[in-house]
Amino acid sequence: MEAGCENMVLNSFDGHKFPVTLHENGSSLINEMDFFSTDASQNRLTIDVKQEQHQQDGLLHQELQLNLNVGSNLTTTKTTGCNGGSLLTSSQSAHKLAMLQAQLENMRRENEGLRSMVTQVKEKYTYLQRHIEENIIPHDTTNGSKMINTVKEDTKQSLLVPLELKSGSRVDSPDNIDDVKFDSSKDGDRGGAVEASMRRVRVAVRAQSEASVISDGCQWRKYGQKMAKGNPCPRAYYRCTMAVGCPVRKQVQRCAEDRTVLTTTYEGTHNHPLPQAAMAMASTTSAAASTLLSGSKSSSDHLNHHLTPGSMLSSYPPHLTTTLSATAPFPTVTLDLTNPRSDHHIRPPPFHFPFSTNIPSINIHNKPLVVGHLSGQQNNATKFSDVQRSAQEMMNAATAAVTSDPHFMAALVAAIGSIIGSDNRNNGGDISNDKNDNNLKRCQNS
DNA sequence: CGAGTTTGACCAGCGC
DNA sequence: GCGCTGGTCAAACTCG
Ligand SMILES: [Zn+2]
Repeated sequence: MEAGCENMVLNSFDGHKFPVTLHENGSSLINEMDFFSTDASQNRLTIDVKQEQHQQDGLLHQELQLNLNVGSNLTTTKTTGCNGGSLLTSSQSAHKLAMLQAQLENMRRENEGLRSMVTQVKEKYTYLQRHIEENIIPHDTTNGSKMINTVKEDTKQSLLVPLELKSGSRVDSPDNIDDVKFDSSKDGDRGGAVEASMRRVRVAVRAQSEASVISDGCQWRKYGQKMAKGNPCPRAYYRCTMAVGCPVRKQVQRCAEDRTVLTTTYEGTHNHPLPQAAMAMASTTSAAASTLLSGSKSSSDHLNHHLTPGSMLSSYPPHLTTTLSATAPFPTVTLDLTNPRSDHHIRPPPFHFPFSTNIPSINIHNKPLVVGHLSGQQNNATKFSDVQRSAQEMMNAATAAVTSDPHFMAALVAAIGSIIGSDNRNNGGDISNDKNDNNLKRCQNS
């Protein structure tokens, strides 16, 4: 590099591509950030700033080309280049230089922030991958069956209520798209039923609440109540009554061990406009459903999606955990708003990232049904590893899909705020609160 | 009287 | 095939 020249800064660090390109028309394009690429040759993250000066029509033109890449092993080199600088007066040059330096300083700070974010995400990804390899995906097919049984037991002990709105559930109305999809199972279309059921996504919310339902701004009608096995508290079934034929349903049940913890599971997407108060929860469930859905469609492609969790999740309560259960056939996203310190002993050992951060942990549960079928049907090691791989892909895709969807994250924040707020307001909003409170007391006294 | 709840019955899936 | 379980229906009931 040529000493004495100025203003060419190259920042680069190993990591992942995150190109930001300034186009000729001045607009910038931020491409996808690939945190998960295994191609080391592509994992170079650089900031290229090229200052070009040239004369055209007697006027001096300056172009600033930016190529911002982000990575985790930042090094900064400063090179210089003199190209036509003599055409500028010293004052003009100094002014532009100062501006460019200010710009570069801003970019440098931005880069620092991004670098730390990338480092954090990379660490979490590594830890997650290790956890999956060690605890979820059995390495040794000879003892795979044993491990599967262990996982199955863990899942049984889970207090994350296993809600399975069956694919054969009956139809409410013909315009109910979701339920029409269900109904294909009754027509003997087993393959379609399996495919449809695989796409069922539920969003469960665990929250500590004195009331027996959490307020979500929607209008619900109770259509059933059952005693669930292993839980003295009944499970209540509600459907949305804000519009005729709305497919959204929810199930409410208390935890047997800690009856202050209420699990509410939502399924479906509203087919009608919602009041502001209901938007948070509704958008959470629908976004979760859509992201998981897209994740299952495009599989591991979602791993290549950029993650931008840090800034979005900074307002999360530190004890919030998000559980992504890929339990076949219905993946469930569980938002755990309870304090882990109070009920940790009654839940299966969750997978927590060992970092002190405001980003909520993502718990991955296994796929007991699919894996369970495996143990019975597929003793062949090759087939076994295939399904292992697909299971891992599915979980990876689902994880990436949920965590990378800004819509989902934003909705999550809103939903959590709504829930916490409603708790403080003693859960106003649902029609049946008084009676349900009585039910709760009955349950708690029993 | 309408809206919502209660509760026993019914149905389907699944495991044994 | 049978029993268990989860999910839903619908008649009876309650409440405002
Ligand atoms: Zn609705």
